[in-house]
Amino acid sequence: MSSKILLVEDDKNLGDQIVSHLARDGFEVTWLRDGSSALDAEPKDFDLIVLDLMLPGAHGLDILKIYRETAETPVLVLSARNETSTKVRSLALGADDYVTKPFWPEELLARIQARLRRPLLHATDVIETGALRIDVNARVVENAGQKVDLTRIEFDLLAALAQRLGSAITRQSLVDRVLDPDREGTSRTLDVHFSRVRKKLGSEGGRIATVWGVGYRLLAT
Amino acid sequence: MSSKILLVEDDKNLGDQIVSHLARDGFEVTWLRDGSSALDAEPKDFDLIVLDLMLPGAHGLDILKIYRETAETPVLVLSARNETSTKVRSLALGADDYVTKPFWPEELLARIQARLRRPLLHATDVIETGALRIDVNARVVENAGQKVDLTRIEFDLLAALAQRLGSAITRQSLVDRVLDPDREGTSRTLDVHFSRVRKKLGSEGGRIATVWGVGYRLLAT
DNA sequence: ATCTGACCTTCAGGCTGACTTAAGGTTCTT
DNA sequence: AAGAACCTTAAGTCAGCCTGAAGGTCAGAT
Repeated sequence: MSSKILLVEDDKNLGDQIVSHLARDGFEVTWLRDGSSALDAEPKDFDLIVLDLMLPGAHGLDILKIYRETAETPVLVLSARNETSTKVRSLALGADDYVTKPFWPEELLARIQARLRRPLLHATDVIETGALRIDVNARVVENAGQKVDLTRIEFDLLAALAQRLGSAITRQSLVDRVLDPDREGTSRTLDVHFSRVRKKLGSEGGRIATVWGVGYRLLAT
Repeated sequence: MSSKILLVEDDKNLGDQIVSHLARDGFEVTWLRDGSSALDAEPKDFDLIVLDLMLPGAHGLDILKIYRETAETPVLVLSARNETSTKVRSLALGADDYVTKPFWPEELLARIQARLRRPLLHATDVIETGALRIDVNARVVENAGQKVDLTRIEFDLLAALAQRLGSAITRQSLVDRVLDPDREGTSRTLDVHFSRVRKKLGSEGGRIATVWGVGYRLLAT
């Protein structure tokens, strides 16, 4: 699941360079080359935005301000100006970082990674992974478009795994969260529920992996 | 509730200047003037750390590394060097921002505020070193992007080393922490587990070094 | 160089933890 | 109140993992 980056940059050479560097590092880059299209973009669709302040057609600081009002997406500002006042103003407007041209692509990359390392926890309501579609609010699960009938506990267990896709979740935390929180001793109840979930999910059930001695995880595709 | 800031800076003039500026803006500043006292500090007691890389007595990057291992506190690095390699290295070590001297105090202030504006949500506990990527919460290990399948004990041992990257961990503490805490006498069980971890890690396995008569350490790259 | 103790690796035994099925008990619905 | 749906426990079985032994290797000391 690569991070999506929006690049707003009018200079063709520089843009090319940045895009190729980011793409090489596994990022999914959308490149907009003027201010008006930047204003039409949806900042919330991206994980991070790289914004050049020097644009024809619109003032970079205005774009920054609008982005900040519509989404929480971190913005990394790019500028040729080395004046402190511009830096201060962008940071005051909510820019999360500031890189001055000229710069090495490695530096930009390092800053982007440093920024993404602390991810915003997206409160997603619908989790789609593989053939599975899990609507946490509606409590509906579909496998390849087919509705799957799960009981309360079965759904909560699957959702608990799906919300941290790929992570191992301990038996204890699953018991605490889904079953009776103050339950003593060991029991095989959890196993029985997962056994049913697996069966009901058919082929996708194989993605619920046992982490021996720890708990369970939902394998990412 | 004002934010607590730790300033590590040996230059008296610059330090004075920064402290007075930050104090004027309502921050509570603790100023340490040399590397050894910086090493004794508790990074987790502060909301943000401003660290000058050029210090007598200790290397700034080492302090940064240690801070990063012991706390999640964001670190803003201060340096006279304008070399990209130093920037990249600090950012790679977990620095959250980088300011080059000379700078206007207003710029530093703006960056500090930009940083504090975003509270830490969920601290991701991911250790990246060399080709290894160890997600402590998810219990996932990747070597050069390839998933490595480790058992519970194997993972815990590797994680124990990685969390104190470069430091030797005694056999006893590993046994206490990962294996049965009240275990009598000597056994070769630990060796067996590390043998398997090394094998599963392939070339990176060589980074698990034996500290003769003491224990093991994971070599930093 | 030789010795000694610590460490590495392989291997098989044994055990812990997990899966499945079945049945009893509980809660919800009608 | 009866029935259905669901949760839990129990029991049998099985797979994966941990462990200690044994023999070989290596590092440090004399």
